[in-house]
Amino acid sequence: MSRNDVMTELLRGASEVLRPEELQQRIESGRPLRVKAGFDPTAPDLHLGHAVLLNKLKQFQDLGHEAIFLIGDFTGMIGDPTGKSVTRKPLTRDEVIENARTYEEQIFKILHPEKTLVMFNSSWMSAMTSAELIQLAAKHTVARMLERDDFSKRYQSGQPISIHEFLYPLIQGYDSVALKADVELGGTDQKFNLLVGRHLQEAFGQKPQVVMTMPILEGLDGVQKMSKSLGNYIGIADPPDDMFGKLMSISDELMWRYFELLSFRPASEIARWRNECSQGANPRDYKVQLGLEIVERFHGAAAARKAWENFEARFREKAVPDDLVESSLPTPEGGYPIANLLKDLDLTDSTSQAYRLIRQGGVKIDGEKIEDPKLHLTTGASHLIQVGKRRFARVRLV
RNA sequence: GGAGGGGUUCCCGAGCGGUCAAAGGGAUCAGACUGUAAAUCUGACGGCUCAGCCUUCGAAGGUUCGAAUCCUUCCCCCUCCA
Repeated sequence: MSRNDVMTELLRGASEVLRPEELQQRIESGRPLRVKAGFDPTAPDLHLGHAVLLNKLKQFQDLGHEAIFLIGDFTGMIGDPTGKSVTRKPLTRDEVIENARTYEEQIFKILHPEKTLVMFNSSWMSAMTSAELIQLAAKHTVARMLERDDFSKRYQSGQPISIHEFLYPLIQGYDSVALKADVELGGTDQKFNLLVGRHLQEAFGQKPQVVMTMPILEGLDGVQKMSKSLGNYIGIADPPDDMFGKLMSISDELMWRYFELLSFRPASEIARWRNECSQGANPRDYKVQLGLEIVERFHGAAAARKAWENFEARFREKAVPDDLVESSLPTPEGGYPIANLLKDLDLTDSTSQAYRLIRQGGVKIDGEKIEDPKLHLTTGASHLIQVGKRRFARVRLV
């Protein structure tokens, strides 16, 4: 690959690079660069939003650079205020450690294990003295902190900002100093924090890191960013069927965004498909391609094909999943009230919800829609119970 | 330290003595339709032994036949002044 090709590949998909010429210089120096990406251990389930960033990190790895996967276990106890309209509650030490562990299990679905350095920022932050921390804090001003969009919005709208939240960007920036990072990757919403890193590296006599921001992937709702706490995410550890199903559930419009940010297909091919679609081709068929590509990446081709078949069977032919496990429940005297059964099988959250669903015609037993919310099931029989289109259970009453 | 404003159901946000399980929007779920768990439309959206009952409106007390709405104390947040 020529030098120009390398740069083109590295810049592909990035939202912004500060500054490209510095990146080029460092690449041309020929030494392996230290490329840092920090993760807050509040959300132990990595999702496709993280994958956008991890893919870029992997790209650096493939080009022979050193990927530093930084787990912000220390900063995790602060809680990143980025994009939050309210103060986050801090995690306990135990929660942070537990979450960090599950991160490590997941990142190697994307990154090369042997080329990845996993670090914890507690390893230098815990050792920092109060005096050193104050000196660090002295390197930035309140006015500059308030430049950050979410801080200024919160300040103006009367939302609280705690002092410790100001420390978050400082510590994240200091991580770059401690790691002597050449490049730091982050979402576009991280731009401010990443720039603090540049500022601090300079203050500590280092060459400021190159900052590369990646676009934020929207969640399943297509509006808010994909995040665990909003529940609109596709986890990279999700089982194939879930992953495929969730991908099929995104809107036709959002599908193109996913193609753009997640697919490894050539941009020209995606553009052609999009065009075909606007000419009247069925968007569903392209969505299937997206689903197959993504599921295959995390679970392999066979699993992807199987997930597709299951999806077709369940939703096109309205079949019942074939991997249902039958559970047994003891029947109370006088029969099992259907509402309680639904709740006990975790098909509904409460009996009240079960009553509502029955009244709305959303509950089927052995394929028959039931009308009577007070139905009692008698002992001895085995039943297939279905709530809505997606929730199934097979139960034997004993 | 002083003055004022505010804490409502998953989220935002109305209500300001009874007609309030609490408007409206979002999210979610169900039904219809379909090209799919897209889009659109309709409905539901605290719990329970469910046509009835029980528990919610920062917390605890109090006034009242009756309180999310009034009073007291406490906790938390914001703004302005110092």
